[in-house]
Amino acid sequence: MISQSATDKQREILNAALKLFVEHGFHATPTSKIAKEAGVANGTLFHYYNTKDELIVALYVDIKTRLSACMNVGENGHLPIKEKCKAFFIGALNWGMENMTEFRFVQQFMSSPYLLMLAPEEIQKQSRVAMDLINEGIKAKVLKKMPVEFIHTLLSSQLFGINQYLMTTKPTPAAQKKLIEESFEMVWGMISV
Amino acid sequence: MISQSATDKQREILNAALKLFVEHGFHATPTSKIAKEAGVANGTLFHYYNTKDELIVALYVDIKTRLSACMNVGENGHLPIKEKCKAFFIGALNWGMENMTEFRFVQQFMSSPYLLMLAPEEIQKQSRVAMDLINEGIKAKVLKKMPVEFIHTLLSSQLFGINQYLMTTKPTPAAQKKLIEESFEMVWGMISV
DNA sequence: TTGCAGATTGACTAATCACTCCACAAAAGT
DNA sequence: ACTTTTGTGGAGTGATTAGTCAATCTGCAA
Repeated sequence: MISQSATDKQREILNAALKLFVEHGFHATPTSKIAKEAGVANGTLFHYYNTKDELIVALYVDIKTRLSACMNVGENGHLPIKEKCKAFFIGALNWGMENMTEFRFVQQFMSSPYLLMLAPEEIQKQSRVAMDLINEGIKAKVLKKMPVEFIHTLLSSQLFGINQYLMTTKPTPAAQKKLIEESFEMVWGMISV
Repeated sequence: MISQSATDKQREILNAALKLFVEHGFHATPTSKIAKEAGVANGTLFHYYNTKDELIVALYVDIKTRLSACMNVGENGHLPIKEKCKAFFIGALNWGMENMTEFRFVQQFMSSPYLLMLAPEEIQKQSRVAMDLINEGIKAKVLKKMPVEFIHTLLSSQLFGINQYLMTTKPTPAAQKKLIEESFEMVWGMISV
């Protein structure tokens, strides 16, 4: 029932929804098409998600959870702050490149009115780790003394931008790696003292 | 007939559409509600725009045109490149703050499948001025020698990010001005040699 | 075997929506 | 004055959609 132990069918529904939402937008994809793409009856969809909106929000939370899970693997509490930031930055970038559809969905969701359906605490939870890291950097006087929220926004938007660039230009893996490294150094130069 | 000499009613329709699209999203705002909000009959809307999609795209082009018109006022071809960039950057930022709804709409539009409905040349035209400026900067060895597209993406995403931050935190005008100035210096440090 | 709870189905419905159509009004032209 | 073009209105329409429901299926515990 809870998304943590998602059924096969539930996964199929989420996958189908993700694909179609990114392709056609939220409202332009009927629930019937989602069900068909998932190989599931119409009613089954509504057995798991009471409304279409609920499905959309659930999909967002699911993706964010998968991203977070992917980011926490490297337990690198001992590294210097810059390295921790770098791991975070590059990790997020790589995840975005390996999950382009998910990335596009998040972008679409975040600049849509659906964002308001998310509980504020849920939004906060997503960026908690990054915020802590930035706070640590500021306290250690490694990062510029500016509002944490501001630095976080700069970092996030930069991640979005670079990802978008990589998605549209599709460089070779080698060129991509180089560009990502360079990007981080540029961004780091911007936010560090 | 052409949007350059928009009728009163046409303007009302665009204004109403803008407001409702930002509030509820594209598909969640019926054309009937747009007409009502504009104080116009249902049929009148379809007299000016054959389809809802056409209206959406027209609205995007209209906003982009207004932004461009606002950016070209300062004929500052004689200034050093940094100052030209700064004027551009700060101009865009101020426009965004004075036209939050328009800004939100553009953001929503750009991360939606509607973007594909725009002719590629139309997209290119919008960023032409910025691209020329960046090219000039690279040739003069003032900016880092990197793909123009990449620098442009970095700048754009930064603009989006800062705007978003300002919109959510709503600082005092003085604090806002200071933050904008600082932001530019940070970004400039990132992209200049 | 029996019984039961949750899963699954797909036909069905009430509502909604994009868009049409035609009547009429206001300019614009002649 | 009169014809044409253009703008405006709003009821109407066919298609589509989110969500329902009663029936069937599945696995499992007693």
